[in-house]
Amino acid sequence: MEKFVPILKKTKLFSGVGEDDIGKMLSCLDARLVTYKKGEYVIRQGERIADILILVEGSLHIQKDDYWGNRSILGQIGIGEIFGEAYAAPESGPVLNDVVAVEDSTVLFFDVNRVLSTCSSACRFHTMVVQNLFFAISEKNRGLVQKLQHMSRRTTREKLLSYLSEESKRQNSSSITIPFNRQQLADYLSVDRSAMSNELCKMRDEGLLVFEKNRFRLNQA
Amino acid sequence: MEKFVPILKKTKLFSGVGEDDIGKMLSCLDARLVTYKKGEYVIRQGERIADILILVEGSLHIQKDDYWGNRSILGQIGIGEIFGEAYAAPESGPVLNDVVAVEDSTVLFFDVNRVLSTCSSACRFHTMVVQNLFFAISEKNRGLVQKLQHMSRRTTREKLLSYLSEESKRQNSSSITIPFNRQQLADYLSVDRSAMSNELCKMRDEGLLVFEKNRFRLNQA
DNA sequence: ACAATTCGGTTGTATTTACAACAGAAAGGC
DNA sequence: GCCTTTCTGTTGTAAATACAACCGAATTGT
Repeated sequence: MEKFVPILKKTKLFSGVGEDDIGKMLSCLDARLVTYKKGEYVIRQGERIADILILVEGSLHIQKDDYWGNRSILGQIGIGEIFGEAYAAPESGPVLNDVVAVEDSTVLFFDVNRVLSTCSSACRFHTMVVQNLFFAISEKNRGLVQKLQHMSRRTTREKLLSYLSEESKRQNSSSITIPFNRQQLADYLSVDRSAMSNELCKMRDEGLLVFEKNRFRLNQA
Repeated sequence: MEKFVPILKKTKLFSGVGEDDIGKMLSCLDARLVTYKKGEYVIRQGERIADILILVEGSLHIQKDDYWGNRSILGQIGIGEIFGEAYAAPESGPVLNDVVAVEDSTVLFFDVNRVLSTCSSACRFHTMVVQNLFFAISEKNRGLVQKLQHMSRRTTREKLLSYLSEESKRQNSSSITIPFNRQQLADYLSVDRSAMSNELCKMRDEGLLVFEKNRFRLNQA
């Protein structure tokens, strides 16, 4: 387990904690290492978990099969990412997604109660880990709210305006650079790429904005 | 401030903590009471906050004005609800929404650092409050992910199937009762009510499901 | 320099949606 | 019982979207 300490040091959960202290905390947090072969399930929809998980090796997919058997990929989990934390609460109910290894993977399980209950003074940084956990889930939360705002708009144009004007506010400038290419932006907003491209050009022709690659400038109406 | 202790006792943050202990914790958590007249801003877009807020009197709206001045109401905050917690992290950046009092309101501010840093032994239930906070934001998170899954579907039919099949799994039955009427369901899924109603009837005619009011039964294909 | 790949824009069509307007059923108040 | 309001379903039309197919430009790898 100790060989993963350098990876853990880079995670959001252990941000600010030294490698020596991480090593000491592993037993305190009841850390368990589990390996999965490609294709195996880390979490199955319907399960109940009381752990916070960190991927330390490999790659995972969050996916969902609906009542009629259609599968959709909701996201990917990379090395160092925290997951499962939203279902660690006792009243959370069962997990609603499957988490599957897309290559041979290794996952570290932490008992959520051990994490949340500050223990003996041996863990100097326990309080910091609790804060880190809170901040990490807060960050997820903010991202979800943002995306929800854009996606709740009805038309492609409105979704674009919602996203671009928010980015403009966030970057505090009418000239912004976005972290997506066209396909990624379309996926992010859940619209068709070509339709979105079409709409962007219409908006440019109407003078709402100008763009070049992933740089945009918004114009006042 | 003490007159709000009975209200606080019912909140998710202080769940499981007695009134006497809540009273003692208020100073420990650096609680501050602020009143707002109808129309005043509790939080302005662009501000940075380092507090967790609880509404103890009145009613608030979360709203957003985009770059071109269009306003949209994102949600309502009722008495006892926690808010602001997602922006309490130091690296969270500025708040992206306005929070406005829609009637005369009273808000309790808690310093997030006091909440997250377990204090002296005087606060027996401090650990419990930290857990409650974590569970509360987890719950918000789960709701957001669920909604996002439904909204990311392209057609009204797919959104309905996504929502209904998830409810079916959650209620562990093919016969489910939903907490929405038609208009609320349409708002939840961000679609047009009449179009959704139309689509529901088509699905019924095709034998996918049957419904009466807010009760639905899904059929295997 | 060249080939292969990715990326972004354009177009046409079938599908789907939003919107408005309307009507019957159900629920609630008096 | 009667009126009013809310809820739900229906229809038609204009608008927007998804999808597929295509093309040229830019990028990448060799």
